[in-house]
Amino acid sequence: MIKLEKRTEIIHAALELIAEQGFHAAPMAMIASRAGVGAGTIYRYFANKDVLITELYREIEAKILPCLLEGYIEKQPIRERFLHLSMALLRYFIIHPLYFRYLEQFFNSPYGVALRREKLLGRTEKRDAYRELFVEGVAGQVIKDLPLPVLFALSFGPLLAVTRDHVLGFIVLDDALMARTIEACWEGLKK
Amino acid sequence: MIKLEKRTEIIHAALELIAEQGFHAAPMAMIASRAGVGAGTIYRYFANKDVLITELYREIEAKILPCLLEGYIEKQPIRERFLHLSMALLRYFIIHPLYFRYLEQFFNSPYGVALRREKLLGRTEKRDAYRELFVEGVAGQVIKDLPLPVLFALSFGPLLAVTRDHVLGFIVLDDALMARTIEACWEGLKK
DNA sequence: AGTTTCGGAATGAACGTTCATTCCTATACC
DNA sequence: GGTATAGGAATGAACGTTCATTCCGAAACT
Repeated sequence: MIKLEKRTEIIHAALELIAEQGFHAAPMAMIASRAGVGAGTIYRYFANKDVLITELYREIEAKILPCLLEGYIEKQPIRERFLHLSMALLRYFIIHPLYFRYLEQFFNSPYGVALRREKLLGRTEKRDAYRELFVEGVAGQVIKDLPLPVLFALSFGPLLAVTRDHVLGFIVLDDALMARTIEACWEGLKK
Repeated sequence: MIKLEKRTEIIHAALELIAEQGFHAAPMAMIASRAGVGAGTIYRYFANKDVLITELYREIEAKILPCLLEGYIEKQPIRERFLHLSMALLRYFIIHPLYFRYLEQFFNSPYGVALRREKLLGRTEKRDAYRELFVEGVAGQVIKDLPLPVLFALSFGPLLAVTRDHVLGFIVLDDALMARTIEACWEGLKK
């Protein structure tokens, strides 16, 4: 339907503007014009700006999760599963830099602070995969016996930082460098 | 002088509001009222909001650097120097959570993006201490031969992440946990 | 010493701008 | 022709900034 066409255009325009320049550079009027749509039209598809922004977040999240778990083998050793998940995560963000930058903007904004709180307490597919990994690894004496948030920090901290550096053009993350970086993370994690 | 009194009040009000709630929650009128000052008075001390925010950033940065280098011994082995710097950094942020949160807001805002670019290319005292450490460590075969941004990511990524988790109340970073976290970072770094 | 004058500091109401949202008209579809 | 959809000008709230005015302590004068 044309309805979905427009909705997609609006979402995509918002994604581009926010990812490239941040929320301050994405007023509704500009989103509308980049989407080739009238300002009022946006409100036929989204109740307000908050809804648009949150919906966009959810769409991105929903696309990432399956990619991470593709080829993921529960039976493999902890180390291999960690390498797999992390490699998939980095590759995904490298292929979709707009998504990465949008997520960064989102989590570092008022929109995302509540969600971050949920993340650490509640659960998400992605975090869950990692969480299970960590819990199992700690129990099996494979991973350091540190609080879960610290294990997350040791993994996601470096991974997101190198992704940012790549997206901003400070380094070039090829498969080899990604693998070496992830391996270094693992060495921090392992017992 | 009374002049400095007011300036200090204004800076402190801005620090509190921005650190606690983000830039969106710190209009000039609110900064003024929290500082116990008229709205126009701010402009006697700062040309505009950008200047106020940047000045506040510089003041914080200037306070941190000396603390990191206190008791820092150039002659010590790389590992010990890394542990020292990192311990000092974490301790500082734990003691001054407002500074930490302000810096986070600052770097994740339009104000800070330009600066971050400078940081990675140019130089700062703090980053320089780490940078020298890394360069020396790579040359001496003590640290993995990875690009500098990756080494920074492996260090600051986890350190800032655990600090954030502590400040947000998800974990309690005591000296023992700090030391274990930093040790884990080092294991990722070392050859 | 008491009174007046003076000047910089402080003030907050007012202004212009920006933005999200609404509303009414024009258009497309059946 | 009647209904649903799109558009973009209109609206009002919020914000950073300005400026005419007030305030206050110190100098100057008697």
